[in-house]
Amino acid sequence: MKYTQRTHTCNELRKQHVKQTVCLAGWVQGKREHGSVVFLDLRDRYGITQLAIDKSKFDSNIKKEYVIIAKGVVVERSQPNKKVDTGDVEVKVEALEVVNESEVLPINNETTEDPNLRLKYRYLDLRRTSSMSKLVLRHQVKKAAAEFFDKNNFLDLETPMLVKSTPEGARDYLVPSRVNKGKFYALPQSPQLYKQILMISGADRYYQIARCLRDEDLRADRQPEHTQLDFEMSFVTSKDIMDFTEDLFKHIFKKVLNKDLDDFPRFTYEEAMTRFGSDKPDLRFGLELSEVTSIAKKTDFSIFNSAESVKCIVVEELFSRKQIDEFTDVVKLYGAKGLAYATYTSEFEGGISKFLGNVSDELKKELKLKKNSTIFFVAGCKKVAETSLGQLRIKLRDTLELVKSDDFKFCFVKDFPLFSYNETEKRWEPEHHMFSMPKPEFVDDFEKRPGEVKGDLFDVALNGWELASGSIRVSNPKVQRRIMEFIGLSPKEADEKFGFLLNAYNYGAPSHGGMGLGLDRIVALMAETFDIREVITFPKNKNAECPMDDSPSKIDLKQLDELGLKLK
RNA sequence: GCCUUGGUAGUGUAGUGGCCUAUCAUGAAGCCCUGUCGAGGCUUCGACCCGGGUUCAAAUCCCGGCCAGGGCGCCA
Repeated sequence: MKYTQRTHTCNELRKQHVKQTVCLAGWVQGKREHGSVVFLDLRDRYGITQLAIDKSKFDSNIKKEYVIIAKGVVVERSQPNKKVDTGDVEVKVEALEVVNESEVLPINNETTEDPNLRLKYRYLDLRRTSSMSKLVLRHQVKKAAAEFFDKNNFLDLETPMLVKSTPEGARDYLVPSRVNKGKFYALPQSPQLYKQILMISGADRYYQIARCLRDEDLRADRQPEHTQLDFEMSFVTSKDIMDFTEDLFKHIFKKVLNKDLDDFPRFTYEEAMTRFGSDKPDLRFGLELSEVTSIAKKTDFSIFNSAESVKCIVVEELFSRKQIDEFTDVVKLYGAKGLAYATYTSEFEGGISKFLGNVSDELKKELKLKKNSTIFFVAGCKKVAETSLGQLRIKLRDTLELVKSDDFKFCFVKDFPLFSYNETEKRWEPEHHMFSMPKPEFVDDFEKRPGEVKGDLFDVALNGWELASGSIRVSNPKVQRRIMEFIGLSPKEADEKFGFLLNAYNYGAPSHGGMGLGLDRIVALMAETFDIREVITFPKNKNAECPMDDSPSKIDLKQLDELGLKLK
């Protein structure tokens, strides 16, 4: 190894190095003392090499996690250790220097589960090969992505971290300006506006591995700062972007995990909701939703008669009362009034079976029922029936252990509704963001039928996770102004908040579109973990605090004073 | 803001009203051992989140708080 005091890392020495004099450095992973010989396992991020030291020469103060530099001769072991890559050899130590001592570690890397303790000592947590390897994986994904972008003419262009606050959507992190007292920057929620403007500049193809910040509540898959593989392309259709994205993911998975991905199915939003009850379907298993509204109308079950929609899931499995109660809790959480069920052995039994008498043949045929199945019904409005059964589908996946975490099934979901109605604020708002283009057939009159409007926008889903969103952008400033006005921005507000963007579009914009891919989620799934904190170097806890450096923290009054700010 | 689960040596745990001056493992300290590698053997050390209540008796039940996890809302 070059540029270092050592001659080799702790994962390099093999039989061919026997008799060489080497110098290794690292942490003492373990110590085994015998009558006249001491063994140390020396660890660095690459691996472990055993050191053998004559007891008479050994400084018995050396303990676990001490950092040492050892010089010696490589010798072959009489009894090799097959569990370690360097197990054929060991280093017979001639000189040993302690670089630094270590106290007993406050966390045990094999067993500690307390997340806050792990975060407080994140730097020790990362000494574990299994922790560090997730960051190595992240590095490889970024590198593979950068390669693919570069190969396809994308420019890596940096956009500012101090930007204008545009309080649509997520809450901004704000940064007070000292020079301009009383004014604030925001930290970017994404490079969205900048990359669009770069298309107007003629950058043609842009990408950035960009940090994005949002001051919203956290989840296992949500951090206040996350990283996106962000890109934008000129003169493209949705299909071009999806084709590119699919090839990008295939390249990354081949390069990093040596896996060949299947082609990505492309569902419309409508189809995804109808079949899977989710706009981010997990395609690793079946249990698709079935539509039984018209059959249900014929029963005497009043709940079925009065509902807009009745949908169901059929499972070839019988469940206990307790399990069904759990399933009921799931659908209720997503707005269903209850979960109707019936089991089918050779006839319908249990649950609501007594109401199914007059439709039993029709139902058996429609659902292609096999013996010993359970049918779960949700009746309600279409959206509730679909989403609650979609969530039940995920619950069944986990209960019945239907999937493997190293199986990767991607898909695109496209043609999302462009607007959704906000009941609390009594106004239409963009489902995604206000810069996405309506599909061509809606451009002329979207104001008149907002509920029907489909956008030229699409998501990438992987195994039930939303990984990325993209769209064709509005490149015509007149259309952009109409959209802004429709969602409740007066022309004056539009100019105050987005005038710089609208103005830029007055000078000849290419048609363009792009995506933002959630790097943390991608790496987490590739690492087969469900907690994105494991793939973030220094993550925050649930309260958006960092237990290691204790941020956020109070600041000196002097600092506030300089900024012209006062705390309430 | 709301719902929910949990908090016992440094770490991971057992204990659900009296058998608890609290189990086991790991760890740490010391000693023994020519070849271990998840070393082994012996000895020692170390804990019921905080406050209040019920009770003859509380790790255990109740109330309040703190801390942590998961979720809902929120996240264009």
